[in-house]
Amino acid sequence: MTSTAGRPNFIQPGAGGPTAQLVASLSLAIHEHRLRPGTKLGEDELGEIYKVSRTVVRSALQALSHSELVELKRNRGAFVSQPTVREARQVFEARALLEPRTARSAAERMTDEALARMEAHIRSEHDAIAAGEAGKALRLSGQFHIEISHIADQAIIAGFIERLVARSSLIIALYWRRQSALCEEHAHHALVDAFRRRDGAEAEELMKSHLLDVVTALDLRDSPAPSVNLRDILQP
Amino acid sequence: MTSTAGRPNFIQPGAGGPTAQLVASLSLAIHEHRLRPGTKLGEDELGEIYKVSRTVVRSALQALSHSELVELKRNRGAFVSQPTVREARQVFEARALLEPRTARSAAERMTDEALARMEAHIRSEHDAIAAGEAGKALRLSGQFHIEISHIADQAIIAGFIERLVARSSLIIALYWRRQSALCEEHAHHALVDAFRRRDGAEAEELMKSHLLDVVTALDLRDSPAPSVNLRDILQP
DNA sequence: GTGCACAGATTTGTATACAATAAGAGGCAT
DNA sequence: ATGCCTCTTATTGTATACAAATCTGTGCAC
Repeated sequence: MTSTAGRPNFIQPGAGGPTAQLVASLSLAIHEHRLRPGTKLGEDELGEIYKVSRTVVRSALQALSHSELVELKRNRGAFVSQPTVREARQVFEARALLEPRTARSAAERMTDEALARMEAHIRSEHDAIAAGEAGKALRLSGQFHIEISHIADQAIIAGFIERLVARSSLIIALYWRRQSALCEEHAHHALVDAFRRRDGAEAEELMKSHLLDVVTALDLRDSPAPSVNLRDILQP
Repeated sequence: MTSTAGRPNFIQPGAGGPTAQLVASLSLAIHEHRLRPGTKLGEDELGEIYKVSRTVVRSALQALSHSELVELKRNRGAFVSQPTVREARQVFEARALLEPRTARSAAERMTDEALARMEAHIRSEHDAIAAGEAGKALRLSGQFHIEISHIADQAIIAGFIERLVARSSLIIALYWRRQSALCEEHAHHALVDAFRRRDGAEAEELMKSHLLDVVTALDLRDSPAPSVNLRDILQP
């Protein structure tokens, strides 16, 4: 598997520095629900897994805390964030405020290339679901919303939506009720149809009801259920 | 000036750790335009000024980069951000999207205590202007918008607005055209009047036109003008 | 048996030392 | 004189060492 035997590491030289790669790897794991909310992220533990020093681990954890995927408790350590019910509601209120309008913008500015990307994207989502890769499907589902915001060409708003989607992933991990991600797939398909027709009003409406669907599929009453181990999860 | 001679430091023990204090101090300096966009923030230099190790300086700079007040260039160092004209426009587009609605919410939820705080706040603004403390006045002016978002009781949106206000401060440093901050003062006064009457619609409208006023007072055509030294600026 | 207190071990926070990368000065060739 | 190259120097990136805080487990008192 390795050409130069003896370096089976995940952190490769180059590519923006080890910190960025660690952030990416951990983000991925969180978005795919391999790391559950509440999981403790010990510095030594991560350092040993990824074969990097605590310096870069700390740097990565700090970065993740600023994107609110990780909560840093002073002298206590880092934990995957556990959004409260209150925060969950506010996150989806914010999304309801930003995303429908953004979807409209995206539809109006839609180019052929961007449309092709979106179509390819929902195919990937479909494949992941078909292959039973729930984690990947979930991540792609979030990515779908981020893609839209980028097409809308409002970098600032896109950044906000990116944060909201990330937090939504944690919220779904904690509060998801239904099983089926099928509704998701249908909604995304309908949105791309609207994009294809450059129908801004329709896209706005579809996004609005899509977000509402997601919220109503959450159980925003009681509290979380935490914690697993690490080493097993972060291998591939 | 010092009771225990020999520690004229600005970083006191406690209070959330040295990093947080450094972040606060630098944020303040940036918001008050004592640190101008483009200024290089050398690690050794800051470490010596504040008598802390590079470890905490790096930590603080990373934090500031995540709030986009500082730009981190790999192997090059940290610089106070210089938003482009394009970014400036998008920041104010985002504010125009979020803040009027937030002002409405704030007006509708306004309590007597919150109202008293807002009134005290505009008095502080007035005093700062009267005393010729332009930097402080500017910072308070931004703080005014943040206060509103907190009253609206939407923590997530408030966080976004906080970031936008911070970035606006940099934009104003780079692209401000007019001299008078008097318009600001009047606009804020009118908003507080609307709050006093719990008039949501009026508050929304006032905020909308206030933001428009600010944008039109910017010169969003040409490019920046950078750089000064440090040591002098960061003393008090 | 239950609760508190102390001590050891573990983990995080901070400082320093070393390595790598990039900027700048000077010299050399053209 | 100008342009390119190399070497020096300064600054950032990473690793390690030490200090401080927290958690865990044991023992004792009640």
